[in-house]
Amino acid sequence: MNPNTPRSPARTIPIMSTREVRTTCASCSLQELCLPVGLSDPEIEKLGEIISLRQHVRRGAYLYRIGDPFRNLFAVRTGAFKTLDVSEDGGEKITGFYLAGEILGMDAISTDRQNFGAVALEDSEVCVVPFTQLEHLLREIPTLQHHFHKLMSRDIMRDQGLMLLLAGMRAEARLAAFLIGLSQRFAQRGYSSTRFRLRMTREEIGSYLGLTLETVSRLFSRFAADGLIRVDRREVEVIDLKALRAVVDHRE
Amino acid sequence: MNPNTPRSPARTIPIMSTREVRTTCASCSLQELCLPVGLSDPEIEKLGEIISLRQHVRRGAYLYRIGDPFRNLFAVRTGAFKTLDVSEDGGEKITGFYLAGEILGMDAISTDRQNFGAVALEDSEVCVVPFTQLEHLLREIPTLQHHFHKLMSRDIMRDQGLMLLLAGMRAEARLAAFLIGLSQRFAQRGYSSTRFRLRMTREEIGSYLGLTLETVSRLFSRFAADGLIRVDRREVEVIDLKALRAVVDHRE
DNA sequence: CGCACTATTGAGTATAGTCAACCGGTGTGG
DNA sequence: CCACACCGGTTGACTATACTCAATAGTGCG
Repeated sequence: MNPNTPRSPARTIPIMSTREVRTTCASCSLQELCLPVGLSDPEIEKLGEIISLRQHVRRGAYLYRIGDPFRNLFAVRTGAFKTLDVSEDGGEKITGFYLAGEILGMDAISTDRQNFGAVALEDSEVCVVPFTQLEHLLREIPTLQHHFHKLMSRDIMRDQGLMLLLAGMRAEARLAAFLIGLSQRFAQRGYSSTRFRLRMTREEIGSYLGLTLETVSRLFSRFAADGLIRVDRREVEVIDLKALRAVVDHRE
Repeated sequence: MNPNTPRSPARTIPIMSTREVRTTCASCSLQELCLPVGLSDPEIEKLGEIISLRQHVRRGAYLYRIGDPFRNLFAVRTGAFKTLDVSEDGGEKITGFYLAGEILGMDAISTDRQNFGAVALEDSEVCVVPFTQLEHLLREIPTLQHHFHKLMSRDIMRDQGLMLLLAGMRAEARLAAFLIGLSQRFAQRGYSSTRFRLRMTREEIGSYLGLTLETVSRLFSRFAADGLIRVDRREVEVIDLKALRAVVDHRE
């Protein structure tokens, strides 16, 4: 059987809060991670003008669904999202996890429609970035233009990294790489790189990594038994980062 | 052992022809696939002005290597390329195949250096696209800007498709999907979608798909025995496209 | 308080990997 | 010009990794 068809359909809540809040990039704590990187104050002001909407998305609710027309990118402000592909038979496969400061929806530019669904993993908030207006602004602000290209390029890099992981690594190396990656992303956001709470289930991790939830669970147990990490449900503590890296490299 | 560490180092020729030929997008037969899509004649003219260089790359030669500074994108004019990741132990893993009209180097925008190497699979020719000048032009020509964003976005989509394939499909479905994809790409370029010559070895296909060369070889034989394709070394004829699609869908 | 969800663990198995032998075509050097 | 070596490919026998099925337990939401 396919390792990644979840056995139960996702219980996703089809309601999205439409509460809209004026926001501004100028006062956002994620400036350094998000679109405004490297901009001057007046430029950030301009950017803030087109990003005038925030949306709350409750845990389990869709931010967008496959097939929705593409009009906006979404910058995660708080919380976390998963993106997923739904096949005819209803099977879901996770294609990515997104944390605060990361941009959702880049893939939809090429198709004018959403190719994947995006679901909040916890109560979350996103900034709505109208794409046509953004393109207009990119033409006015070269710094922003270049940074945006870097962001898209980084998405490509990230996917290629995952491809290498999926095509070339064994189960334990995949999970180790996943944990290291998460740890780094939390660190960038000012959280501990050694203690964090997973936002996703074993099944979602498995779907993302091309493994079954049982394999993921067993590997967590083995890593813990070997003293690499401590795990209590979704709480993870990295004990021996070096050994974790060695697991990744072992048969890279 | 890792399924994707080639047993022999690539025999790649480190010499790249520096022959430079004036070219112009206006007269290029790949217009409809490449950067000029949707541009007016004067706009194509402007684009042609910044893409003034062609480079020949002989079979087995590097177009660029990991770590090279990023200055240009490369549009494949004729021939085909593979991109590869080289790990410390010298193992190579294929991250992509590129045919005429496709753009190489998008991933390097984010890092200012090449993250992968690019090697010609046959005697090839590329158009050199100076990226800074391209960004300048994108600010002048909104159509080009939007199309460029679509091209980057398509790269993201393509990678995500491969991720889904690697994470969720079994060996036979991976190879079937690979063949269907190649067939479509050849068709877009005006070649037969049912008869074509593979530009890559079984080992390269395996590396790309996360399989061993033996598994790839066995699958070719099985597909042939089942009447889905005919294979003679690198010559492939698709006999039963529908059945091939069924293999992909079977346990998608 | 109970049901549903998430996670853990065990037993058996299938898929794809490893190791190895062999074949044919191509190109090189004696 | 032929012989040989090498590369790419095929096929077989055996094996290991990760999947499937299943039983159980702990949480937490309603």
